[in-house]
This record gives sequence, structure tokens and C-alpha cells, in this order.
Amino acid sequence: MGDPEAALAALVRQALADEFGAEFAATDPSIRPSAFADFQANAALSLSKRLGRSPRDIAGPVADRLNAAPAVAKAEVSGPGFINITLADEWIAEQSAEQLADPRLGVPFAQPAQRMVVDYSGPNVAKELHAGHLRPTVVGDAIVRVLEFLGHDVIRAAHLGDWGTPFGQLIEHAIDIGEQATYDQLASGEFTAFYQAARAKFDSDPVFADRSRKRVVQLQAGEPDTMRLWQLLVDDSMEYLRRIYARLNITLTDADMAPESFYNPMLDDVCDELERRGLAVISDGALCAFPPGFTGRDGKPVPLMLRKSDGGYGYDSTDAAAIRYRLTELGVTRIIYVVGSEQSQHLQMIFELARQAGWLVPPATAEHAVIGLMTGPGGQRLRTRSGEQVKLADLMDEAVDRAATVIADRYSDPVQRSQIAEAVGIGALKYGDLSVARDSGYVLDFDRLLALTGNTGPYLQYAAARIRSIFARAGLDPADAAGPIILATSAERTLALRLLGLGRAIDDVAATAEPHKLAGFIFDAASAFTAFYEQCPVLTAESETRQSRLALCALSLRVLDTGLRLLGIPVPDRM
RNA sequence: GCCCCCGUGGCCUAACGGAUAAGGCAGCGGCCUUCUAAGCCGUUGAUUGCAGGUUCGAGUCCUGCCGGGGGCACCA
Repeated sequence: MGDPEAALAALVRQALADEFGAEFAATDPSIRPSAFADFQANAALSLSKRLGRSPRDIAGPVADRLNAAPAVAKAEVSGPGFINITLADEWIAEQSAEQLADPRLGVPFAQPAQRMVVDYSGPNVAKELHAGHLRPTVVGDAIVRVLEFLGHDVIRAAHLGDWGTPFGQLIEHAIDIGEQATYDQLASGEFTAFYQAARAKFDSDPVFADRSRKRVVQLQAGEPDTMRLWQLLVDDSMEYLRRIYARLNITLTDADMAPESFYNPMLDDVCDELERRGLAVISDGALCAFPPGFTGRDGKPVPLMLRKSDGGYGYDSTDAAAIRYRLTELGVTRIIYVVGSEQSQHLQMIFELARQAGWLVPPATAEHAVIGLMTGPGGQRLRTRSGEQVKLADLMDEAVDRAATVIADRYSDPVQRSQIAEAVGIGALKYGDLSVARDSGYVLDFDRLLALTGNTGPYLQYAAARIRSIFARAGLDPADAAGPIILATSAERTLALRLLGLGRAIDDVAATAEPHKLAGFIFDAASAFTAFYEQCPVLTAESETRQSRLALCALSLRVLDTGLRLLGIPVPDRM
């Protein structure tokens, strides 16, 4: 049991049970970090009414029992009934040595493992990823990595927009300019020109517009030649997406695409099922479901538009099919939609429909991991059509350029320089979005996203690089470091205790789908290491101290490295 | 009009109902002949939008108000 909070929780529960009866073994011991000790247990305050005693009278005997535990150096009642707990140095040292020896750094697998879907990134065929895609992409990927680390069976799902009326124009435009030119533009990510050219012709050329409309019909009908051209657009776009995901260190692959077209064959059946069950009715010519609890203007219920009056399908249809498929075919018990806040009502309606239809049955859950809306510098919304759209690729280039400027004079080898600039720039960019609560709205601000000092990706990478540097200087391999660990100074003790919180941080992320909790932990861990680094010489220390400090360094490195990798942040060997 | 989200030092943010609200940036003052100064140490700066309420205890929960954002029928 390496996690101090879990260990203390068990001790307090045991003390409560021993003191007041077995029924108190399940009480929430309310262990919290404390400014006055390592932790505080607040259970006595909330138990006061139930036990009919003053909090201090409850806390006293519990503290006495805690003081008898080897892990506890001191437990004392404070204030209205807080129990301030200081852990024994020897206990922390033992746990740290165990953590270092454990391939999983003391983080147990989740029990039981679940099968889950994480829906994120939201790419589109023939549209480039823009700055607004950054957050849902990096946050979703971090969530996936954390869940997989805990042993869950995670199905990545990027809801690829590859279907719909625009594809008529796009296919006709591809025919006009030829397949080679189409490939050249799309695979390189030059979507805007391609899209706008198609749009311009559609608006100005009646013949082209007519061809486009007919092409849509052919696409819906699955006409072979049309399908071949459509597939061409998809394949070319995928080449672009593969490249940008690879550069961003995102784990999505072709197999993880959950394209709208994939659900197309299921839409009729979904509509039939819902209509048969009386959950969908014809309204104004369209097949609609009206999940309860959603009213719009004029107090009318808000529909999910399952089939439009013209017989076509929209995203309500696809999402209904997707949630049914995931719950009933894939058999997942948790679905996490990492999607913008503006889709909140839509998703709540889809969830409600899924409950009504009996697809979403407890203990299975569906949740919306809200991504805050990104706005432009003026605070206005960045609309898809507007020219002020910032390309994600440009943002990445800028990030790497800024990093390169900072390190320009530090490395003579240009290859090494560009590799480090890449890791630092991309790391800074990603960490900027991973370090804040994902649901906070924010203004697109290059300086914020690309900062290189303070609580940033590079700070964490730098801490890791400095640790590697110590081992490099000593000619040692961090993998060979081992206990015992001696906690002689407060910096060493603080660092060791902090590192033991890794499992707690990871569990928090898994429970809440909020990666910024892991980011906060890593920053605290890196800060604790840096304080240690300033105060505790490693290589010049005497034998036992030196060995212990090397062990602490190795442990710090592995915790930082693990945390950064779970966030999807590259960790360069040196900086 | 109805529904949802958000208001925390000059700026950006954190805080699982717990004590004196925690960091980063910017500002000010220090620290490189000693393991990488992308760093460290110190310091200035907040009655957490306003008013009530619940609670032993509220930035956190409830109600109202003010301010900002989003959503509300065939776009996704």
C-alpha cells in the first residue's frame, strides 16, 4: 500500500471501527492534505451528530490509536476536531524504496477493468484541424492513456466527419482538378483552398451546383464510381491526419476513426427501433424523438432529428446510432465524449434517449467531458467559415519556432537542436491545454499556449533532463538505482512524500476525466525535485547518502517520465 | 422567453464541504569558479461578482440579482 492517503484512510477507518463499532469501518475518513502536518483526517467533525459527542471527544481516542501505528509519527487533535497526522520518516522511506522497485511505481491496476469508449478529437475529411481542435484532441488522448495505464480496455473513437451534402461539391471539384492535384492538396493539409474553390464554384456555377447535388444522391446510393472518389478524399485526408497526429504525439490511428459513414448502414434500423418503441414520432414531416426535460423557445419540446423531412440523416441520427452500437454491440460500460461545451444539450438528449431505449442501463454510464469554448482575441467565437481561423499546424510550427529561438545558442548539432525544439515546442503547446480544467472557456492566446517558463511543459521536461544529466555525469544508469532511501533533510522527505501521490493523481484523472489533476501533480513533483536539487548535492555526497539520493533521483525521473507520457508530452533526454 | 456553464490579486489559473484561499506570469530584491539559471530563494499584491440561506464549517451546496458565454427544428 504505497499511497499515503489510502494507507491513512485504512488506518482511520480501522481506528473508528475499533473505537466505536464495526459499522463505522465504512465511514469516509476524509483524509486531506494539511498545511499543519502531512495530512489531516476530518472524520470526527462529520461524525459528531451521529455519535452524539463533540468532535474533539471523537478525535482524541482515534488519534491515540493512530499514534500506535508504525506508519504514524504523530497524530494530534487540533482546532474544532481535526486530526493532524505526520507520517513516520522510516515509513515514507520504505514506501519510496518499494515504489522504486515496482515497475508500476506503486500504482495498482483498476479492479475491475472496464471496457470503455473515449470519443475525441472530432476531425473532418477535407477540413484541416484548427486551433480549437487542440484541446479536445490532447485532453482525450491523455484520458485514454491514463485509463489504459490502469488496465482498462479503451476503444479510441475519433468521430470523423466524412459524410453529408458538402461531399457532392468536393467530389465534383476533385474530378475537375484531377486526382493527382487533389492528393497534392489534401494530403498536405491545404484544405482551405480546396474547400473554398469547391464552394466558390458551387455558388457561382449553376452547372457545377447541379452536378454536385446529383453527386450527393449517388453518394447516398453507394454508386461505385462515386464511392471510389469519395474514398479518395477520405484517404488523402487521412494521410494528413496521420501526419499531424504523429507530430502531436497523439495515439489515434486509422483503426480508431469512427466515421459517420460507418454508422450509415445502421440509421434506418435505429429509426425503426425507436419508432417501434414509440420513442420517435413524425413531426413536421421529420422523424423526431423528444426526450423529456428539454424545452426550447415557446416552451416547445426540443427534438432529436432522427430523419429529416427530406429523408436524409443528420448528426442526431449518427450519434443515436453510435451510442446504440457502442453499448449494445461493443458492450462498453463507460463512454466518455470529449466534446465542446456547445454540444452539452445535444449530448444530454442523446444520453436520455439511450436510457429510454434501454441501451444505456446502469451500471453503464455515458458522460460528457466538457471542453470549454475557445474564442478569438476579441472574445468572439471562432467560426468555421471565418478567415481568422488559426490552423493547428501553424500553431505547432510557431511553438517549435519559439522553442528553437530559445535554444539556438545551446546546441551546436543542428539535428539535436531541432529534435529538442520539437519536443519542447510541442510539449509546451500540449501542456498549456492539459494544465487547466478542460471545461474552462479561454481566449486563444499564443503567449499563454507557448510559454516556456513557469508552470509549463518545458519546466517539467527540464527537471527530467537535469536528473538524466546527473546519471550521465556519474556514468550510471537510472535503472540500476535502488534503495534504501534515507530521508535526512526536509527537501528529501517532501520529495519522497510527494512522489508517493502518483497513484492518487492517476485515479483522480480516471474518475473525473480531468487530466489537469495529473498535470498539477507532476508540477508539484517537479517543484519538489527542483527544491531537492538545489539543496541536496547528489554526486558529491558520502556513500550512503549518495546512494539514497541517486535512488530518489531515479524515482523522481520515473515518476516525471510516467506522468508526462500519460499526458502525451514528449520527454527529451537532454535540454 | 426557457435551459446549461462560468465570474478567484494587474493577467492566467488551482483548491476531492474543512483551519490563515495555493501556484504561475508580470513587478520588486537577491543567487551561476560547486550535479543544466528553461532554474532557485525572498517579497508586494484577494473581504473568491453582489445579497441572502443551509451547515459546527461555504470559493465549493441552495435561492435571487448583476455580468459574460453557450444552446433551443431539419447545419455539424
